[in-house]
Amino acid sequence: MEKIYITTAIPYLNGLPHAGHAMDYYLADVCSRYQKMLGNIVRFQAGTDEHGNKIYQKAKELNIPVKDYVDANAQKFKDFIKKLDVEYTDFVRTTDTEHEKKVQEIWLKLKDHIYLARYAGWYCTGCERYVTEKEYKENNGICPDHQKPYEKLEEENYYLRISDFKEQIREAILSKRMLILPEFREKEILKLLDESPDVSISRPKEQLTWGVPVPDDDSQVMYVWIDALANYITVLGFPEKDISDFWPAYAQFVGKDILRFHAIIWPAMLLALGLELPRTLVSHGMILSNGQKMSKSIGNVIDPIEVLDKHGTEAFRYFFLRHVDTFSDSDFTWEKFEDSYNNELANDLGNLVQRLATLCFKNNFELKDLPESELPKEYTELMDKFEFSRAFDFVWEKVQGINRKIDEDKPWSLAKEGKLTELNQVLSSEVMDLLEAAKLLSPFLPETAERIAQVFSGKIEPPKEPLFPKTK
RNA sequence: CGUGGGGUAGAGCAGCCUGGUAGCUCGUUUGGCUCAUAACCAAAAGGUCGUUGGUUCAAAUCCAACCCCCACAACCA
Repeated sequence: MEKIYITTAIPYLNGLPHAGHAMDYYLADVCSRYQKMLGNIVRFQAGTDEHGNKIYQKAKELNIPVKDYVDANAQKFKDFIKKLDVEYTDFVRTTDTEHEKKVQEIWLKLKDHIYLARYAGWYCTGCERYVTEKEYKENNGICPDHQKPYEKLEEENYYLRISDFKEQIREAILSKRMLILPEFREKEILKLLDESPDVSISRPKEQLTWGVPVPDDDSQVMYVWIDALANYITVLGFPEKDISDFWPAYAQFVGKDILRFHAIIWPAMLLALGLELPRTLVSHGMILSNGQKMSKSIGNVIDPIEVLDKHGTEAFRYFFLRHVDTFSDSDFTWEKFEDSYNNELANDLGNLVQRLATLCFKNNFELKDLPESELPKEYTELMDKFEFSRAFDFVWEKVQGINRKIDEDKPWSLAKEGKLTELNQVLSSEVMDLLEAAKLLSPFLPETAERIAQVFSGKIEPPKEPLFPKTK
């Protein structure tokens, strides 16, 4: 029995939950349920990133206290996760006083690798950010969004000396001690690592008010990195507690857009703290809508709540875990969603449960005892490599195989001909196959797996309500 | 010359590393079955594997050049 720690990226609270967040949670949830099935103890973190100017401004716009704003939004994420039927064990908010306190302690521990430097650059007061020299030139010195000339500004920032750890990080990636998935992202990260400058980790107070104060320097506030990334270990109790029972993380799930921070800045922090690097960083793709990135201006945003309310959690999990590729971008359209629901969930699986249960019921068949079976190697190999959508495909082949087998066995003919021994034999093997498939299905569709197990234990009766009623 | 990924039947993808008669799912057409949610099973049709050139007895697969699409490019999952 092993102790397994799984993390998800903490969403920035300036918006509401959307389809993309669901990916993180689902992948982690499948991983978690699978690990539990193997008999391991799982700790599963989720949380929210609640500091920074954008949140501060958003609250101001809405004319409510910032704390109230983040409280309300954090609750929305908690509700969302619940609705997804995702089983996290720990929830961390970066505005928790415990977290803030720990982050300051962590900052002090990092001190040997932090230095103060002056930064000068072109700044747009509209965007509230510095632009690169290149961007400055491209826009001829005028911000295209605000039609205002950039100003030359200078400020002091603290920096984390990434260069102290580049070699170690490179070695960890190449040796796969910190495995980056999908593997083709490795190249990208190694390149970025090479070029990565030291990272700025604070802002002057006047510029950033909503954040964790830098210890020993009243004039500076922590910028996102240390504060947000540290959540993965503060939630375990670091630095007061020895976290070596669950750390290093078995897997950290992130979107491909933030992989770079998790593969460069985060390992640098960990190394500076004397902690081990995570075993695996799993980066997933983005959800597209009609082939395009979801965006409010295009108006193609898929509201996950709408999907959940329309077809329920299991159908949502089914689509996102099987038809959204684990590693690359995938398209969501209502048409694809409905098709997969009707043709696969309802026809393949739902109907299978119905027909087999009816066959058992009509012939008074009951399964005596279910032998413990090992998980198929093909399945565990895919699951261990985090190839979840492919593992799901494998399970589905089993489901379809049972439909085929029923057609070949023709239990209804055996019943008519009175071949009862043979009939019991084929029903028994078919039911066992289905229960086996349900077991493999349980990390993906826990509720459905449970319902199948119930239908076929003890006296078998066809469910009064089909598992997945058709929508058309 | 920013970095990375991709271009294979109507759609979505596998195959490419380790060359040797082009495969899966969905859709379409036809047939079968009747236990089942008009569900299930079988068969068929459908592709000059982005372009051009090279290596080879043989290339989707290796090499070169080019074209096109997408993502990322320090804070919009």
